[in-house]
Amino acid sequence: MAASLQQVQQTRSQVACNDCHLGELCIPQGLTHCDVERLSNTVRRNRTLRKGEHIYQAGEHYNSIYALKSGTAKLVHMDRMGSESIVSLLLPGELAGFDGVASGRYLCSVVALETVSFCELPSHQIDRLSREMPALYQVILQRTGGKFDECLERMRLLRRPADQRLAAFLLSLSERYRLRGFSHVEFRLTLTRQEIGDHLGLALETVSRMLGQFESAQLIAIEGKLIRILDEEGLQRYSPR
Amino acid sequence: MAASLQQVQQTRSQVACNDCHLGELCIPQGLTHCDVERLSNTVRRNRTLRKGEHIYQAGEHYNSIYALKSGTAKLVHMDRMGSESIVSLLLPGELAGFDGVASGRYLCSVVALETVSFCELPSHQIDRLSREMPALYQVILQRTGGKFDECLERMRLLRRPADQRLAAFLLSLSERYRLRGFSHVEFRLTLTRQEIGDHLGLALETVSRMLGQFESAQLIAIEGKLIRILDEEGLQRYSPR
DNA sequence: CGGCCGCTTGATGAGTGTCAAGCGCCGTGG
DNA sequence: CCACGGCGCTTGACACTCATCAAGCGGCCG
Repeated sequence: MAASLQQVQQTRSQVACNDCHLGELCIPQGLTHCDVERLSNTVRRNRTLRKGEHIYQAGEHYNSIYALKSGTAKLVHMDRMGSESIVSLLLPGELAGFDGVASGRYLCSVVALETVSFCELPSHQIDRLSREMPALYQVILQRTGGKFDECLERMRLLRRPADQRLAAFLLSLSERYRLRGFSHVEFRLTLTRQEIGDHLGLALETVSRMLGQFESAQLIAIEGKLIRILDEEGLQRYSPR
Repeated sequence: MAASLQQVQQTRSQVACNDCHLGELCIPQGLTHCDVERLSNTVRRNRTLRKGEHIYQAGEHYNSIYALKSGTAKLVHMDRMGSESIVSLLLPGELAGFDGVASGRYLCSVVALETVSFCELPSHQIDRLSREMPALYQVILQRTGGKFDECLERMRLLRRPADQRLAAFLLSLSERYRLRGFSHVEFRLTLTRQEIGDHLGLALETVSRMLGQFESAQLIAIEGKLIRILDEEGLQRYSPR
C-alpha cells in the first residue's frame, strides 16, 4: 500500500527534537538541551497524512498532544446541526490536542488541509516526564492556558464587523508565517472561502466580498488562493490592534 | 472600618478545604483526604470584597488561582475601545485566574457583583505541590483545559440568534445553581441587562426584549432581577441540542 | 423632592445572511 | 481529444435580524 511505504521512508528520515527545524516554536521552548533529549525519545515522529484525513476525531479518547511539522490543518468543532466551526488554522510548529485534556475525550477534530507530517507526544509520557521535569510541566500548563488565551482573542474578534475580522485574520496569518520563516507578504490560503467563513463566523459570500473590497482598496492582491499583502498598515487600520 | 472588622470575623471562622461546603466543586475534586489537607494548608482563606471591587485586574502579574466561595463575580475582558466583554459569570466554587497562566499576566479582571468571599491558592504553591502530588497536577491541568472547553462552548453560542443565546444562558445558570444546591427554578440575576448583553454579544435592549418575549410565551416569569423558570423544556427547545 | 440608573418600548437603518445566477477551472469519462 | 459535471468562487438582489437612537417610566439614594 502506498501509504505504508511512505511511512517507512518518513521513519527513516526521523529528526530528533533538538535538530528539528521548528525549534522553539514547538514544545522545547524553555527546556534545556538535555530535557529536550529525554522528551525526544518519547515522541512518535513524522507520521504523514493526506488532505482530508484526520489526526484525531471528536469523541476519541484523549491520548496525545500533536505537533504539526509540515503542512496545514484545521481544528474543527462540529455543531449538532452539521455546520462546522473552525476553531483554528494550524501551521507548522503549532500544537493540537488540548481540547481533550479536560474531559479525556477530544471535543474537536483535526483535519489535514494538504499533505501534512506531524509528531505525537503520548499523554502518559507527558504526565510521567512532567513529574520529573518541572520545566516541561510549566510548558505544558502554559500551552494549555495559551489555548484559552487564543480563544479569548478570537471571541473579541467575533463581535467586530466583517471587514475587521478578515483584516485581523490576514494579518495574523502573515505574522505567523513570518515567525516560521515564510514570506509574510505573500502566502497561499489553504482554506476555502467557506472555511474562512466558518472560522470567522461569516457567510462565504461575505468573505468573498470583503476580499474583493480589500483588493479594490489596494490593500491586497488576490490570485485565487494566493494572497499578496500590499499595504500592511492599511490592513492594520481596520484591525483594532 | 467595617470591612476590616468583617475580615477579622471571617478569619476567625476559617474552614479547612476538607470541611468546606463547596467540596468537590472546587479544586479537591479527585484528591485524597490527605492531599486536600496539604493543599488546605497553603490556601489563604475567606478574604472578602464588596460589590465593584476586584479580585485581580488585567495586567497584574499572575500570582494565584482564586476560588469563589460565596457571592458572584464577573470575569471581564476589556476591549481597547472601552467596551467590555464578560467572559464568564462566576458562581460559588468556580475558579478564576487561568487567564494568567500562559503569559504570566492576567488578561482579564474579576469584579465582584455583590459581596463575595474567596480563597487564594498561590501559584508557586501549586507548582510545588503539583510536583509531589500527581493528582493535583492532573486537576490543575484539567481545570486549565476546561476553561478552553468553556470558551469553545461560548463561541458556538455566539453565532446563534439572540433568543437561543439567552435561552442557553438561562438554562446554564439554572443548572449551575442546581449543582450548588440552590433552586434551579428561581434565582436572582446579579448581572444587569447591559452585562448580560456584554456576555452574550447583544445590546441591552435586545436582552430586555427577548426576556419580555420569553415571559409572554410563559417560559419564564420576571420580577426585576428575579427569574423564575416556568417551562424548562420550552427553553430547551430554543437552545440547540 | 430631584436626579440618576436600570429597564422597557418603539422607530429606523445598517450590516449580513440568504437565495439565485453565472463563470472558470479541473478531473472524469466518453 | 473534447464534452460534461462539479466545485469553488464571484456578483447581484432581497430580507431579516439586531444595533442604534430616542423617549419615558419606576425605584433608589442622596
